[in-house]
Amino acid sequence: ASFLRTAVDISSSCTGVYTAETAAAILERTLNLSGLLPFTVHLRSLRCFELDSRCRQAIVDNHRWINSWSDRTWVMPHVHGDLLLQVPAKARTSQGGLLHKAEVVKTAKVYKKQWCFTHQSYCSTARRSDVDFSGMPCQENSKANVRRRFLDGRFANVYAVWAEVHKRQCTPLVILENTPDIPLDQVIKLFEPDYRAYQIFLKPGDLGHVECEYLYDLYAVLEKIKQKISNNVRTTPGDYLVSTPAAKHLVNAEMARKRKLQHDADTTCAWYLLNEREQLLVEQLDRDYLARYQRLPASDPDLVYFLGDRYEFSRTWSAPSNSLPTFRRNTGKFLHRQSLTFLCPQDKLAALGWPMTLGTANEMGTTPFPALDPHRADEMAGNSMHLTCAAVVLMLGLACFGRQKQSARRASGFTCAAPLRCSEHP
DNA sequence: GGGTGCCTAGGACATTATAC
DNA sequence: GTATAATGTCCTAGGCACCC
Repeated sequence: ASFLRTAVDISSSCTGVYTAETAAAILERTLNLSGLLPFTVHLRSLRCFELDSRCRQAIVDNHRWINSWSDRTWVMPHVHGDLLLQVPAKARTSQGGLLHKAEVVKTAKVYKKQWCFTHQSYCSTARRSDVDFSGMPCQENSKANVRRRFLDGRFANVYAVWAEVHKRQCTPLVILENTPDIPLDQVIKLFEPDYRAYQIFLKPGDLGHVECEYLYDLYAVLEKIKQKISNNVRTTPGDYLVSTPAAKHLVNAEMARKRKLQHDADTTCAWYLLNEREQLLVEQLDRDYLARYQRLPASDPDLVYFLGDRYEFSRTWSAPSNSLPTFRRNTGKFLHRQSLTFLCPQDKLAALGWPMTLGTANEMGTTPFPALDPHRADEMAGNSMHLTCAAVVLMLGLACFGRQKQSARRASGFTCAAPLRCSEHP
């Protein structure tokens, strides 16, 4: 039987502000309401490791939001802090490359308890989950990081501990979300010899797991899903501009405060908030757009400019690809050219697949995601995975793999599959 | 085959704001 | 007055698609 029929407990490290668990809740509700399955899907969040205290607060808030629309009450998982605290200080601070660190962790003690922020006590971390869905740090794997060192970089210890914990617990299915350039051979080395790895690119994507059977062709199922979705849905940047005038005013007011300008409550237009460099950049991009496409920039409802780069250095805009540029970690703003309004964090969350409007929420069986506070919404947008991709990947993993039968396990020992990652911004 | 443009889940560093 | 945090500006470099 596939994990979709049997799996219940989900864990995560570097939670992406609870994206995987949110995806699980939406997936469970959607599948059960569809009436397509002869059984009831029942998923449960067991534990998360989240280093960032602000993200831990977001986990609590998102969990409450899930319970506001779910048919049943989801129990708050154990929320622990730093995953590295699973091993002694000597093991988590070892020097050298990834494989050396993995060797050190391999011989280290793994603690069975860690401080839990949910229960305000030391709770067990020894109980095995059925599925782990983690968004491990990707900065060292990204093309945009010139000095990237991949898995030998500054997060090597985190990867080593993460893999070792799952190997010891024999977590059946381990899903890893990351950038397309992650060196999969090194991930496989971390999990060998017990796991098998499958990598998928879902615009965001790969996947994996343990002690289980491969039931259906992962890639064939994925292809069918992609075809089905792309035949029915095709969005443009304008579709993600979902923020309300109130949300735009909050963003403008915050910008005015930072730049010591008077906030104009009569308009959501952000032109007066731009500094000299940004206004010049808009004019330069306008001229470029007019020359290329022979039409006025303001006539294009899908045109978005990124204001953080100098024109002479790089044009980061939606014009060539008709898709939103990759969101950046610096403070540069995105400007919707037609309305001259800033892209709000709510718009970014919509682009990341979160249900921000009544329409999308109804389709997903939820209520609109509450994210009025620009700071909180920005925090979410900066840390979350693509929600729809996460749900599809989770469904693939749960449907295509299943627990091995007892008799077969005795005969062959151990089979496993491993990770997936997904991502690249849409 | 060579040139050009697009793209990247990012980072360094100087300046300015805020806390103590 | 000093330490620290936040903000703003500028930039890496290589793969890939496209065009000539």
